[in-house]
Amino acid sequence: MPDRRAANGGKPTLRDVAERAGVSSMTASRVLRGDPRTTSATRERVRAAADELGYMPNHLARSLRLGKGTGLVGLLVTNLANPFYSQLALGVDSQLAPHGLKTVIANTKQDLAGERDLVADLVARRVDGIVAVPASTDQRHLAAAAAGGVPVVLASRPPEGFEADCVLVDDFGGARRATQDLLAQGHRTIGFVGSPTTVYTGTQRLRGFTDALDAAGLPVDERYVRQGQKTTGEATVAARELLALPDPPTALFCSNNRNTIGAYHAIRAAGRSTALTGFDDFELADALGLPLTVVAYDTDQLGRQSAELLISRIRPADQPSSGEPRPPRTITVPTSLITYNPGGKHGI
Amino acid sequence: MPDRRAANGGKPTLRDVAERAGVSSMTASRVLRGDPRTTSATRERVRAAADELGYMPNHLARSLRLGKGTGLVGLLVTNLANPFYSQLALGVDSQLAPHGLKTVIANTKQDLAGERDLVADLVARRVDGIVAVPASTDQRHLAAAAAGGVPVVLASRPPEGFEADCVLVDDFGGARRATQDLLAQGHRTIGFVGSPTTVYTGTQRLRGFTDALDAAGLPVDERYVRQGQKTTGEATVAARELLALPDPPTALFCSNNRNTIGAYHAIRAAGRSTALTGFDDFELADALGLPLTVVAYDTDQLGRQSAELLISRIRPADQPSSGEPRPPRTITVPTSLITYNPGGKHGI
DNA sequence: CTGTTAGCGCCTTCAT
DNA sequence: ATGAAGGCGCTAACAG
Repeated sequence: MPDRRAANGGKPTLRDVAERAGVSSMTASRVLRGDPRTTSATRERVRAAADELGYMPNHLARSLRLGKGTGLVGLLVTNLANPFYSQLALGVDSQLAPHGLKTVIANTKQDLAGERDLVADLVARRVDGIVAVPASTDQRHLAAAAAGGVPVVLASRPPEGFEADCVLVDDFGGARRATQDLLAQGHRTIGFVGSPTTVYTGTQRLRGFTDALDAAGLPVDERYVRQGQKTTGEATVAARELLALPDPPTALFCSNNRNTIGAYHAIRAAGRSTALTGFDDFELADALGLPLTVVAYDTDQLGRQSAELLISRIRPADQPSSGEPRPPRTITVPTSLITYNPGGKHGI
Repeated sequence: MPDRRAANGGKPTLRDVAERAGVSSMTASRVLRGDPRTTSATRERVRAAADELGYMPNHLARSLRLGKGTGLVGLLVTNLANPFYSQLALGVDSQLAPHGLKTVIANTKQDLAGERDLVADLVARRVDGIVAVPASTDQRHLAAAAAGGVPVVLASRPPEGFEADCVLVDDFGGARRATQDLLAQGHRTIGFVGSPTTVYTGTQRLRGFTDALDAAGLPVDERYVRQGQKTTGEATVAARELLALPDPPTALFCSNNRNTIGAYHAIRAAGRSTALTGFDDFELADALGLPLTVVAYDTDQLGRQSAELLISRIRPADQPSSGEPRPPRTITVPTSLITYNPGGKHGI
């Protein structure tokens, strides 16, 4: 017959501490939680007993009892190794930490089926909320979670088919401005190197790109638009093909950091002086040895604001049960254009 | 008088499902868990009820009851935005995921006091284990966790003051080889740009560096050794000062990716042709427009192996209660030297 | 100031 | 095949 300690990993419980101190588990609980309604004498004894046993409170049992949530927040991303996502993760976690919330990683690896399971798992674990960068516009699993009462905040893309808070980047405006910049430099044949058409940011950035061309009275030639690249390797191939066209583009606009870095390699390998512009700033963008313009924004801030929106849903400290649920909010993060020249860096 | 549903976030419980299906909660539990001892008729009803209510099992209550652990693993790192750590995180999480384990982020931001609290919090949350890259050699908090029965695996540094599995990088060998390489190229005055002396990898890499110099009969001049840089900015300053010495080094060896990137900027700014070598490979290392040699290793693998060691402690599937606890294991990940030239990449 | 009772959601054990 | 009882660790609510 296995005793209690065997099952739970051999960790001492509150009752063990209480027995050792010669008090009830209730008193031990109060002491350890800092409840003032205790004598300094018993306080001593309980503390001593806890120390001797190496007692560590069981956060699980506590939250089960209190029904107040687990203090866990799920972070759904496609690829943590992409600096965009790791920056985002850091921003989210930094903002959550002071509130006693911890981040649980849910890395989908671009697998949509896996994303469904991960969300279900997060809900089963009773996370207090989810910050998500869903892989596609099929967000039924997130909608289900939200409908089940789990606050969801989307980062860098809007909710599809349900309502939720979100923090967006000014994809359209940033891309349009960057394209206008290329046009102002005299480029008339510009290639677009972008992510899959299922990715919201990619399509918005393409819209900004084509809008700028339209406004300048230039046609959007489909041959110069390559979408679907998820890795730098794929992007290099796509850019190489653009550069090999009969009338090659004199400039490339890339929809994210993967595509920009991939295109960089293609330009380098081709020995061209094709102008390069891309969405997303990244480390060493200033060191590539050729002029590079990026549409920059604060990824850390994107994460922090997402977390902030989530927290205000998790802990509605202001108006408790103020009747109506607050309507979903959308925050848009601004972008700026930064040009890196081999000679130095210039913000615009 | 608030009903039960109010406290727990309004989520339906097993009992709600059972009532709706007109069975006991026990039967509902069995059905939902796939226990074969049920009629297909009741199975139908219970499943239907669960669907209609949007029931999601409470993983917390389950693990509390079963005492089998939470399926959570803590990942203790200093800075998730550093590509080394995000790569590691991805490797760890990838290996854990198929075992139904999830990764909880514990990002210390280099704060040692905070690290203590984070570890205590992880233990309180009853994580099944911890993969840690502790900030310093003061690891008493980890020792306490390990003593409390939480499996701990250290990644890229060894345990100090207690026993634990760990996965190390061949810091000494890699640094020595890289330094030998510089010596073979004729460099006689080599600067060292490194992390704080409290960081294990930094000191080992310095040892490899000095060992190579010793073996070549060259003195180690303290003036050429700069330690303590944690960010690229600090590294740039340190490298700049080395380059400004009366008899400046003709080559720099950097102890990690932060220092290498920082030193790169200093060399560029100074317009020198100082040779650059650093520990850690990184994205765009091949694109810097000057020759760069890096001591490379597989960070993803480092993470995977750490997770693998942890899993074998968490689920000792082989010999159950085989008496003696297995002795701690140490795995060392090999390194290789890669030279990037503006003209191309060459592994050695 | 301290102890008793009860139960969070789930599941093991023992009936039926 | 199903149900009742009891408890994992903890803490609100109510005694005393």
